[in-house]
Amino acid sequence: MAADVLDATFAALADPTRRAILARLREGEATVTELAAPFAMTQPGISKHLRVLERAGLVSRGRDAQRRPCRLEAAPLKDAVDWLANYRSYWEESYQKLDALLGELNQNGPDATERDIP
Amino acid sequence: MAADVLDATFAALADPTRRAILARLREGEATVTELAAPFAMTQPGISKHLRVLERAGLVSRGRDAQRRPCRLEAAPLKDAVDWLANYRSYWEESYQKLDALLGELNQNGPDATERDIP
DNA sequence: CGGATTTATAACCAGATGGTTTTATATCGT
DNA sequence: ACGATATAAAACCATCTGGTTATAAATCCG
Repeated sequence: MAADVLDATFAALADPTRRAILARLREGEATVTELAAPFAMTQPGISKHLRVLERAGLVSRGRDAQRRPCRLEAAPLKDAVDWLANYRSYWEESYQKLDALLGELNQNGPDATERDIP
Repeated sequence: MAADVLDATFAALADPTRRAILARLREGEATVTELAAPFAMTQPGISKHLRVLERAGLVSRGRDAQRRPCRLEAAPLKDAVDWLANYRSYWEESYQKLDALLGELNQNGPDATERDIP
């Protein structure tokens, strides 16, 4: 898991416009103007975001006359998930604690909270 | 899944120093100086990274005399994983294609590659 | 050929980021 | 009270980022 791959992937995902573009591309290829349509942003703005996504390997582009259709390339996202998987037990731990707490409260029967906390 | 939560989380993860800090914190609480030790960086540099992690909710801090021990808060990582989960099928698709390709090659028996590709 | 469409490129700008050095603040130990 | 330790805060700097406008390049259509 090369560090700069994760750098580029996470950095690319840190922008809501770029995440929305990726979400759109799940439904299939799209041209730059199609991708730009939903946003209150100029075309060069979108092109810049696409360049970031492309450099991160999250988007590849074809050729169709003047158009450069964009396609989702999800592979780098797997690396991100793999990195995050190392932390799963840590956020699950919180749920375990919460479960334990709720269990303890429930042990006193329904509405135990009202009786116990004063 | 508030957008700016994902913004802050992914942005925090986009820096290798910060990812290394989080990795270190999996082994338990650590003070700022302990966290700074492995890095060729000044203490204020590390403190800045910690402030980013704290603002993203990935680190919380206690009090122990002059020390402000840092603790991993993994909850926001779950949101990141949940977002990424929407793409799992897309990167798995690549594996399916690869599997299909390998299967097809294998169908011709071992070493089919050599015979088929000329 | 000539105009329209699609995209990229360049130049520019404000603000964020990642780092530094220097200094202040809080707390300990003696 | 004093020096040492741990951390934060401030000021500064270079570079990156996210956006713009204006322009160029490529390709279609008639």
